[in-house]
Amino acid sequence: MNNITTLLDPLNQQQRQAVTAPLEHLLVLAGAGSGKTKCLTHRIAWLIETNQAGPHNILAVTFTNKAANEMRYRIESLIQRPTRGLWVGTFHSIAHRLLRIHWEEAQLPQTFQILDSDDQLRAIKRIIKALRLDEKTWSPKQAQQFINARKDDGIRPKDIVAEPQDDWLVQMHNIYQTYEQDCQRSGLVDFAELLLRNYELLRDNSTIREHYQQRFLFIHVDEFQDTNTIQYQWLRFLTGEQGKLFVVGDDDQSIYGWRGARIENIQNFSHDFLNTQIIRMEQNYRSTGTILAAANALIAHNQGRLGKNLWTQDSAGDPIYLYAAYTETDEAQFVVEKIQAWRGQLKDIAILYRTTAQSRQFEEAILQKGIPYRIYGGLRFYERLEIKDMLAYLRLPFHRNDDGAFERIINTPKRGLGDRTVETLRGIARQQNLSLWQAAQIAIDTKQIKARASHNLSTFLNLIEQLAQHKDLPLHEQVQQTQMASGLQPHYQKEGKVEAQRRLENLEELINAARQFEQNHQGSQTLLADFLDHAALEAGERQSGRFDDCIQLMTLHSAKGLEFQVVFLCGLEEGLFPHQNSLEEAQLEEERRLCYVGITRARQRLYLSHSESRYRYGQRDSSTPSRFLGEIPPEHLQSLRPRSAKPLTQTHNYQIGQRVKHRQYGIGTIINKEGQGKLARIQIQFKHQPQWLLAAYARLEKL
DNA sequence: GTGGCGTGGCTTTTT
DNA sequence: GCCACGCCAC
Repeated sequence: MNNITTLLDPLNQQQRQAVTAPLEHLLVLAGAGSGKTKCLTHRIAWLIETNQAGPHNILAVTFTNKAANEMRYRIESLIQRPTRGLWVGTFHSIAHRLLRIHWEEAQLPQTFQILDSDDQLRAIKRIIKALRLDEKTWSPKQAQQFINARKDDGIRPKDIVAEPQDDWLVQMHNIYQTYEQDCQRSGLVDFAELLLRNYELLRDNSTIREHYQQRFLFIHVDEFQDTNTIQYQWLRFLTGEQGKLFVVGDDDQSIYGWRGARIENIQNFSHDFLNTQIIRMEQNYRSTGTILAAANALIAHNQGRLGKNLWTQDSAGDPIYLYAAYTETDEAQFVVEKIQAWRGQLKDIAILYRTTAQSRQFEEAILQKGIPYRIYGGLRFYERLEIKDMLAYLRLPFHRNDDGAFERIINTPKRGLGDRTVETLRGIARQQNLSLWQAAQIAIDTKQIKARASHNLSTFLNLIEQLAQHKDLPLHEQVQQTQMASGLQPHYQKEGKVEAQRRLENLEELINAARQFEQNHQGSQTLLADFLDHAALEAGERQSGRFDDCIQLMTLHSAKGLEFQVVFLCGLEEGLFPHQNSLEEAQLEEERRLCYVGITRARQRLYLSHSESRYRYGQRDSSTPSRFLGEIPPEHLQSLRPRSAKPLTQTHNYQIGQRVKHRQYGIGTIINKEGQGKLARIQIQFKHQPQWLLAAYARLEKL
């Protein structure tokens, strides 16, 4: 009993209500910083501690490995024992786990391999080539998006009806179909396929479905607003008639619509799952009153919300500072100055921006001052070139028909097997519907390639045969041996450049990762296969920070779920944020949610900035402040004047119909005026097209 | 097989 | 303006 008190004591009234809610479906609308993870983990611990559920009756699903790991750790701390039988994982890892168990019913080979996005793109490229389509017209990236979007919606090639005159759809369909056949033939499963296959498995197999429905009586979902169609349907099957869903999410933080997330899933939840109780957690433990007021006011501009208003017991705090920069360099300069004036830890500061490209100006400015920083983004450990090559060397000996792995390493390091040879092999493979491995053997036997290449090819095939003999070594030794024998390590050693040195370090790190994995998975009969799955499903850390205490630079998307004492939200300009490509109503609302996410990352102090002009695609363009700035009540904002030059003219000096001269655009007429004061904008019809300009800084000459 | 040049595209990202 | 990629020439 004592334990239950400890479980419930740290909770506020809404949190406690959610944690101890009756065993029915529950939708927790958890605002930013309201204790979402706490709510989930305490609910699960509460179910166990009150003996209402055994751990093996509980399933908890997240989107990221990070969230899954944290949840497991926190549950274990709460119940003070390992969570045996309790499944906690990402949608993908749980789907993968089920497919490994039920591979046969899912019509997969037992040894199916996971294809990451990069592998998938390469596979699609191969197919487009094989279909003799022009890569410019039929871009592999577009095809990849097409395929994944269909899969996210549960659409198979056979479900697509393409009218013959719809050339685009006909070809996309064609590529999708070929891709699906190829994957099936070689036993490859991409990320979207993991979910779709799983959904179909439950849909088509009542024995399996009922088994898991009876087992997982309590299903918990984190970040529910990010679920896509197939994840939602999968949850419906898994829940069945008896299961109870406990979902936590925030429709106002749905920012992944562009990759298939359906905000409707949270909006319609109580229609699809009857007797759903809805609990709102609106008390915020993160930000000042002012920051919350700004966030609330901004998000109120969205339609069709489930509705929520964040509040705090804390004080209003500082105003939100607004800086109107002249240029992106000026903007970065401003941020750096404020950082230098900060007396706390650097890791409490985040610079957030809409697009990755914006990071450079900040990086340069920070670098100049020698302030330690860390940029999120970039390649993850298992995505690195040399690591992927190595993984291919580990895979091919045991999956000879894996064309992706074959193509990746046939000439890495260089061994005289260039495009000509590979093209010949592809031709043979295509003609006889074989894998490249099989084609290679035929090519040698039938002397379809020249003597030298043939000799090199035999050497390569022998190498792979030889690598297969390492299978009984401990995993890390197997990795080590393969690195040497493949020639990859000696290759980088010979090169001796700084770049090569880094790659060598990464290869070394892979051996460590293998050793670690061995220790964590003792007794597994399929260690190498498990390791390869792990590499695909958990891409590992991004570029590791060399410093513990450093400024955090990241896109708004990567900032979700994090919090900082000080946040700089930069580039608040029309066309950049909201982004040019997101000006349609539905997308605009997602941009606004993104802005809401950004604002609510700040605990204590928030700086907003925009620039009067900005380099875009090699041109300096003038830009107007983001409409989102106008949606924040001015009383919460405090403008900081730019340090150099003063505004040349006051807004109220301009009249509609007035003729003006701009140093860049020439002579024009004012046709529109919007807003007041510093953020006011005027629209001017110049010779070619109308331009919106920030009135205060437009540097216009009256005529 | 490699390096150099030209062209296109250019929002966000996890698994 | 910058980068990535494809093609072509050596």
